[in-house]
Amino acid sequence: MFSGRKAPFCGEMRSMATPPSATSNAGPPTPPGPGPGATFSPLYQQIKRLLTQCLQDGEWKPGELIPSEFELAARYKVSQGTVRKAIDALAAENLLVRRQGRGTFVATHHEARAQFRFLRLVSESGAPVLPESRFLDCKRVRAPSGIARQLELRAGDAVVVVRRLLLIDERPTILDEIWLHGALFKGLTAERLAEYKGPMYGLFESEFGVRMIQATEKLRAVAADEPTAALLEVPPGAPLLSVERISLTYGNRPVEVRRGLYVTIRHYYENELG
Amino acid sequence: MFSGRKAPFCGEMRSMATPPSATSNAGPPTPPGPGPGATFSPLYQQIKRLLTQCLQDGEWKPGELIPSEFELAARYKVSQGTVRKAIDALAAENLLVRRQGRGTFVATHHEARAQFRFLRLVSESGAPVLPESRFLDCKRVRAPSGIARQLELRAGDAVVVVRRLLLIDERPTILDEIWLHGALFKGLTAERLAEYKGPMYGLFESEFGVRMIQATEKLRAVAADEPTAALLEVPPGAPLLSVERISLTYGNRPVEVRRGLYVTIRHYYENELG
DNA sequence: TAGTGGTCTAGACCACACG
DNA sequence: GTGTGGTCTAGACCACTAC
Repeated sequence: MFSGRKAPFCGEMRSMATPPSATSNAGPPTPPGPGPGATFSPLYQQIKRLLTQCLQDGEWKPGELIPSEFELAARYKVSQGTVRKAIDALAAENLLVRRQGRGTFVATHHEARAQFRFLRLVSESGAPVLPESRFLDCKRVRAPSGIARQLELRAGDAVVVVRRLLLIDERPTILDEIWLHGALFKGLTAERLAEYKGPMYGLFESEFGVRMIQATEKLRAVAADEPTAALLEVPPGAPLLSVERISLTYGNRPVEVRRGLYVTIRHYYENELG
Repeated sequence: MFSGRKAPFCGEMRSMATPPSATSNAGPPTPPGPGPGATFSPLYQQIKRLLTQCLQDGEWKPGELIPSEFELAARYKVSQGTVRKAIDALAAENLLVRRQGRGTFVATHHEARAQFRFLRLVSESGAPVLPESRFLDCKRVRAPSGIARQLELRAGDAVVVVRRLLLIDERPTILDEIWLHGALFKGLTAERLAEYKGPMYGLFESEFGVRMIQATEKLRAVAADEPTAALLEVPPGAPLLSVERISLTYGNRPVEVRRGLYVTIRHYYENELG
């Protein structure tokens, strides 16, 4: 089934749970082969994994057009419908973007659409905001144990820590402290951050090949301490929304820990339950 | 196509955007009929709408088994694959729950699974919490203008306002003020609330036939005022997480406005970005 | 006009639950 | 065993985009 392809592709099938021959298809029934084993994975999920591998390996870069469904079906020797289902799943996870009549594209953080997925602060009117960044600091340090654990590093491994202030309508609104996986972000400096036009995750994606796929945020209400209050231009002790984010890249690998303190007087954090 | 069914069903097709005859199927091509008109809707979305109508009309009640895909396909004179796609969409919206080998069920708030969709507070360890309710108040009043607007009522229309305290590990943690659409919640009293075993939305669903489908929350950090601080056993001025929720039922009709004040010392509000 | 994704159908077999 | 949803295939036609 999967063997006998003409050319090698990215994500070379090394550790497929069950060879597709175990799932008999509509054609002439195939012998059970080595046996279904303990694990079973639908064909379309195996295809999905292969496509993900292509993305992860950079075979298809953010913003690019990927091969058509029929071409992929021919590659992997499955039907177009199976490829479709794999792509549907990846589109639902925001890794791919379908555009009728044009093709399927690799998602990128360089789009208005993508930015707002990771910034949930909106203005009183409900309109999403696009803050201006002011970078305060960018240092390479040894990871404190808490950060190391969250980034799945050893305590003392290198991390990059960035501090920045986000302004909305020229008023300081968010104070961010960002901890990045040191090995992946070699050469990141305050200058590069400040010079870059576009979203920070766009820079990470284009310049460091690290794509943020998903994140978890922990929200709390806290009181502003003195230095924070000064930076955010609120009274000491003022209530702030604390947002702790862990961002994951392919394979659920944590690559960023972020602590944001939000002034929620003129804006609020919006969340959909459903 | 859709006409000529043997028996009437719920959601009687009254205002279908385009009759299915406009979408020619695999069989012999059907004449364009009255013309495709301006709006076009795929067959499976039309089926989805019909199924939603069945749910809304109470033809299938929460927790119940709905007819099999083949039966529905026969009813609506479409293929099983088309019904499947409609059900898939409804399952993705948490209106239906598929269980392999058993059938498809109407989602209900009487499940551990459903509760946590609407309560995002988790303990420090990340474990979801199940608070104990203590009802403080339940009154029928005229809607203030702000609430009326959010519930799409006229100012002065009747609403029910409930105040309650939620305790976690016997410590007061959330103070809720809940405004409900008056006409839909006739006969709601503090006693009924207190007596009811199970989640509040379960009561609304079973006793009042109002199913919460979706909600939007606005989060802010605020300072505790005196009476709130006393109830939540925190110092006056302590930072609290303010959570304003608007809950919607079928057809995106708002039926509940809720303001919660959360103590986020021992717990946090968790959110997934993806 | 050609090529893409989007919809719809039909039929086969698999995995799972229940009696 | 029977019936359910889950997967897979194959082929048709539709809607949209670009050339």
